[in-house]
Amino acid sequence: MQKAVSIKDIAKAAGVSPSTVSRALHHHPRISEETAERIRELAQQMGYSPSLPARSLVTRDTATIGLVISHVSDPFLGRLVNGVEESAQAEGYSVFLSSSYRNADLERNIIRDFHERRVTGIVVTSSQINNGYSELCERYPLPHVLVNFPDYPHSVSTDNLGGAQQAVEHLVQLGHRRIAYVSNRHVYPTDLHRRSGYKAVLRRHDIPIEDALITEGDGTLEGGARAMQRLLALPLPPTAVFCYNDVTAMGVMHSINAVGKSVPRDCSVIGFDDLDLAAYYCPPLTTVHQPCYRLGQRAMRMLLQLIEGREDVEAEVLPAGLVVRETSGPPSVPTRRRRR
Amino acid sequence: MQKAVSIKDIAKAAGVSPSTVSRALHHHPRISEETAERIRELAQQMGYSPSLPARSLVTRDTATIGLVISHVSDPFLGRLVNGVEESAQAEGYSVFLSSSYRNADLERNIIRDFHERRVTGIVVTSSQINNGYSELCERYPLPHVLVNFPDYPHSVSTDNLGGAQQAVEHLVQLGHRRIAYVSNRHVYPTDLHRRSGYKAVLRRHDIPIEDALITEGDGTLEGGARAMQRLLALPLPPTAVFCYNDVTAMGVMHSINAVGKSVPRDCSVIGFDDLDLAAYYCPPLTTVHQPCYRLGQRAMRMLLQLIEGREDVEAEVLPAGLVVRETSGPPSVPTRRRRR
DNA sequence: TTGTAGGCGTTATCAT
DNA sequence: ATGATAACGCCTACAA
Repeated sequence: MQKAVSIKDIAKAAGVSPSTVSRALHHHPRISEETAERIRELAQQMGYSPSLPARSLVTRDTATIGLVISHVSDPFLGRLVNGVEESAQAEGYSVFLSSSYRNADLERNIIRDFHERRVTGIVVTSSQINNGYSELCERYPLPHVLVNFPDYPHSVSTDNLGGAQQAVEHLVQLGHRRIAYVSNRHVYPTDLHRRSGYKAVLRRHDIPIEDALITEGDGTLEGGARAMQRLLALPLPPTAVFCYNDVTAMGVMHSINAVGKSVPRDCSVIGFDDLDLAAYYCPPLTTVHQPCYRLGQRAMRMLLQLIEGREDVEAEVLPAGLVVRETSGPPSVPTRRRRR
Repeated sequence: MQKAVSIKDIAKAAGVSPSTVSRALHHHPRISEETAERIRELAQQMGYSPSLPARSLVTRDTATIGLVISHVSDPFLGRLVNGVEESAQAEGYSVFLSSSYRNADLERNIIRDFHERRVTGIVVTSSQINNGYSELCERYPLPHVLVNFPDYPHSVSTDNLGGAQQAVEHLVQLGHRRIAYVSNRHVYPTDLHRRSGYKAVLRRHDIPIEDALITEGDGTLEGGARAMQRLLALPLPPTAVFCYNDVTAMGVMHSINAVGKSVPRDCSVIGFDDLDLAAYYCPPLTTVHQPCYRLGQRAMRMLLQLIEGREDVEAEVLPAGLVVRETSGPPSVPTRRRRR
């Protein structure tokens, strides 16, 4: 780092003391307007840029919040980050973004790094640390909020259980009885809740839960595609598939198309997230809408409360809603098989 | 920020001086191994976490690089960020990510903020500041590298011109003569080069360039969809469309499907980027592959050279390559029209 | 091997 | 209204 001009340099050039310069720059009330103006002008033309590290040392506040995400290219996170950033900036905070790549060790490193950088608070999405969190944050005592981790006291989540139930209920109402669930092998509470919702609806309708119809994905296109290949290889494939997320659903549809079958005629598909792309997909994807932007906004709001020292914050759950588009329809009557 | 334990606290507890503690923590050679070990253990159990802001003040280095991106949900950027992050971490740098939302003022603010945080260097993608950059970086003298900004001396770019030419040449070879280009109204060099490549190929084949066939998108699904609606409303619609990027292409295909036409039978579509999704789309998208990860990796490598003070760095251009999938085919013979 | 002293750039307190 | 001084947490000569 080259040596930048400091307050001292300006003080010397202006023939005043460093504290006067500091006051002038901060529009301190008790300073003559003329010298203040003169100093500010001087600072401007000397190319002064304050050192936040130095300032934070004495103010004991970096005005920074750390945000942990799994991967920048996870499309679900885009708007969420947006929500966090805008709420943060509105309160004068900058946000430090870091990717955990769904790796618990990396995530721990990030938390440590955030703490060493003395961020004011942190928001964590897609945490892999799970329950070990309370412990970690004993070591690094920082205000923090988890996203989509409803069991954690300081968290903001989507109603994953309810959303999943709406989706599967919709399929049952259409007449489906062989409904598969493509999960996410990364153990997230989101997956657990969506899976529970799926099972609950089947039980409610006395539809037996078959292990073979619950198959593992990983939230990616490829994971979805492979899961569907396994389902298609079953003696009796499902007539509908509920997927962990939209990306998985797109992978699933790819495999259905690949064997010459068609959605929703041969198999219905429902996703979760309601990405921008969902409405533009072919066919447009039936999915469960998740309020991403508000999720980020609320997480940031909760974090600000924690930073202010409030103790009365409670886990928040935002509603999810099914959006019916064109990948869900009644099961086709297997005419040929019946004749046999 | 609560008061964390400092080196002084440890020194007091261990009955030594602060400098001894500092040396023990840094595995300084000239210190007895036994006291060093004792101090480290003490630091551990007292929950010591070094203050990077304080350290950076004296070392004059934050070991941080700033990365400006347009928007976290821009799928093109995922792997690029990945490349930057991994290369940075390998050299002991953390990366500070911030979104400019394609807004020049926001971008300027980010640069200012990065400078005030005393980052060691910055990488900028999708810059909206364009030529004003040299000027801005006179005010904030920081090592910096631009991505996809080939005219800038410190930059790493994809061969946008060559990639576009391959795409359009492919369409011409298939027999197309009415080829449209859906651009990006945000004025990026990427758009200018892809547009130039498009025009160059048409000229080379003596195909007249029609203004009506060059229409504005904005790199989003909706922008692509609307552009295609305009093209479809033309007296003589194109038989093929080359798009600024894959996302635009998906929007374009949506509009084609919406009027009951089909890709590539009624209209060929080619994108740019080769997102993961491209291979899974229906039909799988013909597109120009961009080496995103390496783009990020090389940008970071160049930045490190600049940080080391090397002056001999030159703009780098990485090759792009057409990937033919299933959205490009020969133009359909308009049989009905011929009969009239 | 260890301690002392000074300083990084800033702000805050106490004088003046 | 302004200046001097100390302090934030850390590092690094230099001295012991």
